[in-house]
Amino acid sequence: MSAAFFSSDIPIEDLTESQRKAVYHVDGPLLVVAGPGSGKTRVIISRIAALINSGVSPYNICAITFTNKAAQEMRTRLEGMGAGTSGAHISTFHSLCVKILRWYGQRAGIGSNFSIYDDNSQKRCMKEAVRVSGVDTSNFAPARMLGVISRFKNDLESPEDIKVRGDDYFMKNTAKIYENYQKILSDNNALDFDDLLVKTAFLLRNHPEVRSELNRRFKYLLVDEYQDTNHAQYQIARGLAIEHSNICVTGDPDQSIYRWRGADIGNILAFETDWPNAVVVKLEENFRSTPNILELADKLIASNKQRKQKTLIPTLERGEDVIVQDYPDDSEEAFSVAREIQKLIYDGSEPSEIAVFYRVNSMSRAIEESLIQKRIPYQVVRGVEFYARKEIRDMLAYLKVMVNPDDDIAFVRAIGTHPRGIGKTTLDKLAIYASENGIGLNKAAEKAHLLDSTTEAIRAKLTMFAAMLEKFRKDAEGEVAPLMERVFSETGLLEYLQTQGSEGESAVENINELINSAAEYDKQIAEPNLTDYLQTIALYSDTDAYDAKSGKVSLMTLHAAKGLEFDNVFIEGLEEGLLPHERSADNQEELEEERRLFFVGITRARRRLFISLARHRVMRGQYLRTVPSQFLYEAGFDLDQINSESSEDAEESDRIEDYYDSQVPQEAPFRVNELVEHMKFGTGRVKEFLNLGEDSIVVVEFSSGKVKSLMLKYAKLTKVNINK
DNA sequence: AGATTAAGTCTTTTT
DNA sequence: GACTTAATCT
Repeated sequence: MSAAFFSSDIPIEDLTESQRKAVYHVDGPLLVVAGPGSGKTRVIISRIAALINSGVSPYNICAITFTNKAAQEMRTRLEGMGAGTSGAHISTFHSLCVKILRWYGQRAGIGSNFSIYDDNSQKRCMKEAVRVSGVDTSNFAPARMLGVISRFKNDLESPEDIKVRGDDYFMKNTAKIYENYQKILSDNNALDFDDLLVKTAFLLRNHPEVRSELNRRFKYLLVDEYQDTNHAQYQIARGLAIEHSNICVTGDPDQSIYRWRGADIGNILAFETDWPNAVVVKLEENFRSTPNILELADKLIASNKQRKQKTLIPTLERGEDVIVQDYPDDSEEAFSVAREIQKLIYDGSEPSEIAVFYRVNSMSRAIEESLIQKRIPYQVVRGVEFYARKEIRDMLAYLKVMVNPDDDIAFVRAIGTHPRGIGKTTLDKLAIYASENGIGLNKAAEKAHLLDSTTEAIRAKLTMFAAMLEKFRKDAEGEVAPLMERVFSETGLLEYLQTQGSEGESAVENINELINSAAEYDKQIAEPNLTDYLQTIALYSDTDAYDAKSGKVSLMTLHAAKGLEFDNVFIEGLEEGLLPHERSADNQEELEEERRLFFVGITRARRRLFISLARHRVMRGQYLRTVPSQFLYEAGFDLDQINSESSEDAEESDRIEDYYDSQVPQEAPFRVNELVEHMKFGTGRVKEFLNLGEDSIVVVEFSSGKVKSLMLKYAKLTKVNINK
């Protein structure tokens, strides 16, 4: 066994004493409480290398990361160390569960070709579940029910558990909806994100032989970001290590930011009770940030009551002061941040070393616009958007129904990708036939000749569609990209999109990009197959879109910032209602989580930290005055001082406020016969104006000849200046 | 059947 | 404003 890769990549003398302990304590339970910037990732990687070096086969190592991105990075770094490290299993909980369910799922009645349902499909199923449960959709809104039931699942509570828990109106019906929802998923041979965890946890609990086999396979388990594990994940980790106790978890209670998703900070706090002979290593030194930044983080997090006392020990020299700046409004904020970024780049900072964090995704637009104006390259870290595109989902629907013929959601979507003479009426009839015979829609379409509720012509169309799917299915083995290409042209989707003008053109481009990425998958995976491909891309996440080598400024939510670091960090929108978010205001625990979220953001910064707030912000289309975040006071900033420091800004703020006040329509903003311009419809002339205040309606005759009545508050109408 | 338009709903964070 | 659904037109 060679120690060469080990000593070259990770010189032992470079590790601190605590880090060394975390790396070399190989057997038995180990808890590594690692503060931000304490070299945690490095410790995990060194630990895996040390295990392999001491004779453990990589095949027996399982590391669980929080995101696919983190897993991929870890694999790359390990592979870079030399041969022999690549057999280790490194993935997220969800990906690991997919694998386990493919191996052992049959024992729990789960076929390996299950679909994984995204938000959209989940919503469709939930809608149906609420409908068949016969309750009022206004009291049991599908979106809300999804959230409620997701929490039950994360806590490993079945519909039966909920049933016995209470017999009040809400609980009783929730249990019923939950039960129906699960029935629908199972009819579709589908699992939602939470089911992946739930089914795996139950598999480990109810099938001791599976648990033993997995304990023998994965002799060493590592779980990163343990503070953000929910109960289901906790049970899975426990089950995977129960027979050998070689479980090493790493995390930081102060960085727990997924409580709303069921994450239980108690898991990490109680680790020593769960594993009585656990060794605990604390990594408190910080090698990332300047003392200026760390003092701020320390001061802020001290306001949290539910935590273990911990200090950040700086190791770097003092640096630049943290800057807090307020701006008159959100667009000023965005513009000024862009200007600061420009300055940084001009002074020699790499764009890839600059990041902007915000609480909600909708805040990205303002800063994007400012960066575009200044021609600063940027990337928005929001990865699922590509796969959420209509045309991409359409394309994938064909593939999903090929792999899983029971997937009715995919079947309906595939039929509706473009007009083919099968509409809603026919689908309704098909659905009735299918449920009467206890089969899926795809099966029903295969038997369309028996569907006497419709015409011969339509029966033929259904039969043809089913035959086409069957034909694809016969060659669904092996590489994905060639198959996709065939599906694209032979279904007629390509041909249809080519008739749809520029919108269709970009759709074709996107699908081609999908085919390219599938080709990439084919190349990278030893034995590519469609089922695996679909299950893999279903688990892509936002953070996976972050490319450290893009050479661009990064824009992302505070949640997506977890695990990353940058020389220069901007955090926007330090306002009450935004950070902390209004939905967390009435709950002390949620408020503490918001505080941790800010803490995570602060501690991403190595050298410079810019915090900003806007005194006014456009929220839900309304221009509102804001209140500075309480977190700023807690962190020791005197807001009044910030205010007085820039009396010009205050004047500017007043001026802008006056301006916006003057914009509130005192009288009709548009007069009859006035020329106006609309973003989409072009120029036109006002025919009529109904002054209903906020709900005013403008009737405009556009140059195309069309007359439209538009809601004033939504229509993007501007006056045309004729003097120009 | 399918396209177009009007009206209504929701709006934090994400695997 | 984004998105879905219901109503209406072709």
